[in-house]
Amino acid sequence: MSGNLDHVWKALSDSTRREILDLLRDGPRTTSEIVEQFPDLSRFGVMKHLDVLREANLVNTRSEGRKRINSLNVTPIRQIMERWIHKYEAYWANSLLRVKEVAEEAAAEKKKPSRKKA
Amino acid sequence: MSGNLDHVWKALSDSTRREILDLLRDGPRTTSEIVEQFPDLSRFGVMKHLDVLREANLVNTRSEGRKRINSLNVTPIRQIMERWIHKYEAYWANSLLRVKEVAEEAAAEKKKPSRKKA
DNA sequence: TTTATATGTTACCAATTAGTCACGTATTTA
DNA sequence: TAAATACGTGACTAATTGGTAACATATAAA
Repeated sequence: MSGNLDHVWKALSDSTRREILDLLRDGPRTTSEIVEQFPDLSRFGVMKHLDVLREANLVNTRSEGRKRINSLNVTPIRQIMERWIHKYEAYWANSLLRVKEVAEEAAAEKKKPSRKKA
Repeated sequence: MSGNLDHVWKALSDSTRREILDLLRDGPRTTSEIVEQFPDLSRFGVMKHLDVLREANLVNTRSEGRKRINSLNVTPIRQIMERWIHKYEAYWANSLLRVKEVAEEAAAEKKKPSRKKA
């Protein structure tokens, strides 16, 4: 488990990879679609980053014919968040109350009619 | 700001550095005390990690004579936590409710007589 | 069937990183 | 004052990493 999270930390250490995760938050994308978002990088460079994310279990890739659909897996992120919040909770009780507000807003948002059906 | 957090992400990507932060959670330590906790590393190796943590603003170091006292700065960690929670809140509303519980426990803990005076 | 599209793999390179070593300075202790 | 303690800095090395190039396979479209 701890070894797994080491890969996750390493994967998250690169800003390009964090940006890729940001893209995937909006929904799954083909590799080409992701490559297009990084015109300053070759497609091999982008794919290399995807490899790292995949090995860290942050991204799942499935095939649709010749296309590869990449989607986000938030579980490792969640594990890191939860473990770190536990670790540092004594330091930022006030900030955790802030997190509580965020959580409540998110829960309230969750109960609204979902826009994702539109 | 985003650049600052890039340094933080990079600093957190190494397990030894995360362990150093774990040590400092219990309170400030001299450099030597930290070095002792990593018998598999030379003191230069440990100090190099401390340099990285310092540049990422995760550790503050002050001098007391010939001793250097290193202490944890949780602000960058908090910033990362908060920003990531915002980013991924739609994905884990249920887990955020869990975070809410943690936050409430921490707040309740905070109101007890502090054991730190003992 | 041929051509186009989507992606993969290996090799290579420059930069960065994690670690050690040699030499050094500053402060404290005996 | 000399010796011990605590830490610093630059140089070096091997490994890793972020990136590109060359060559390739698989699938879809014409």
